[in-house]
Amino acid sequence: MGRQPCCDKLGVKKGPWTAEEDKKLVTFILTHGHCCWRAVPKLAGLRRCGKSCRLRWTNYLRPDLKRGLLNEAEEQLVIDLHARLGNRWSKIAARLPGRTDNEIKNHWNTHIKKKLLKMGIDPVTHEPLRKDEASTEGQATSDHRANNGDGDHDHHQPAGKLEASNVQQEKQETCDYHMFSNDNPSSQAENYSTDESRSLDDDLLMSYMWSETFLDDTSWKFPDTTTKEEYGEFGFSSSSDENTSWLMDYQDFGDGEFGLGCFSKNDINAVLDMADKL
DNA sequence: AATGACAACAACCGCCAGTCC
DNA sequence: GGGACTGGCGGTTGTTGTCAT
Repeated sequence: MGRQPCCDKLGVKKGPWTAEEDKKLVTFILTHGHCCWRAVPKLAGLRRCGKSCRLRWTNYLRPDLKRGLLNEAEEQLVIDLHARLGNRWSKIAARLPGRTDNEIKNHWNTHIKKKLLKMGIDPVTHEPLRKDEASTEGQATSDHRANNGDGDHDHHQPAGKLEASNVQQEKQETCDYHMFSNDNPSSQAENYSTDESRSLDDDLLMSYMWSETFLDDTSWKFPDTTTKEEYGEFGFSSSSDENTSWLMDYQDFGDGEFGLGCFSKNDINAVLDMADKL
């Protein structure tokens, strides 16, 4: 019989998401959740594959995402975790609240890899490069595409050095993580962020993104409780009060489905402040 | 100003593990 | 037990922005 494709390829849109599609997806998920990603595009009125919707949500639209480049502390943490976990980006991302595996993977490939090579450190083994290796490695990364596709997931661990102890390490990492974790994910990030202004910039970026997404379109009105049952047709208004009051509601929504419950009052207030300014 | 090279990042693809029936 | 299905992961590619010439 064969496996069904994850979506009907015919009529499914690909490529960059438009603001309109983002709005539809965010509104749908915030209103109804995602019982099943496969059903989301249909119910939300999107001509997208469910997988694409999930990716867009987790990598870009999720409100708890930190925007902007990784700061020094985060970068160091990524390097440290990569040395222990290899290319297991989702595991690494799990240790950096507000960061996605895709984001970290991209940052690794475009920034950190080069940085380590420049410092004479092999980004694969995390050990000092021999001089001849360093020169050839350096050339290789001049074209990051060539180096990107090194397919090192399976061969990543140097001589099984890391692989063998991964299980134990993960247990240790969990303990390590709890050392700087508390009940508030946003403050988790702050715990290892030493650059306050950078942190502020990130907050503003996030707020800006949300204000852009939600507030800049006068035709867009946040769904109220009376219209939550209606799929497809969403009305929006430009009132910042109307547009932001739902954030407070969603704060108590529970974090199982969206992670929204993890927002601190500060996060919400930052969005509200930004909305007031607009 | 035009254009080519490179960098950065968003998005897609294929595979795999887990779950359900 | 095994096939169907879904969600998630990691690798790869496409697109856009930036800079140098």
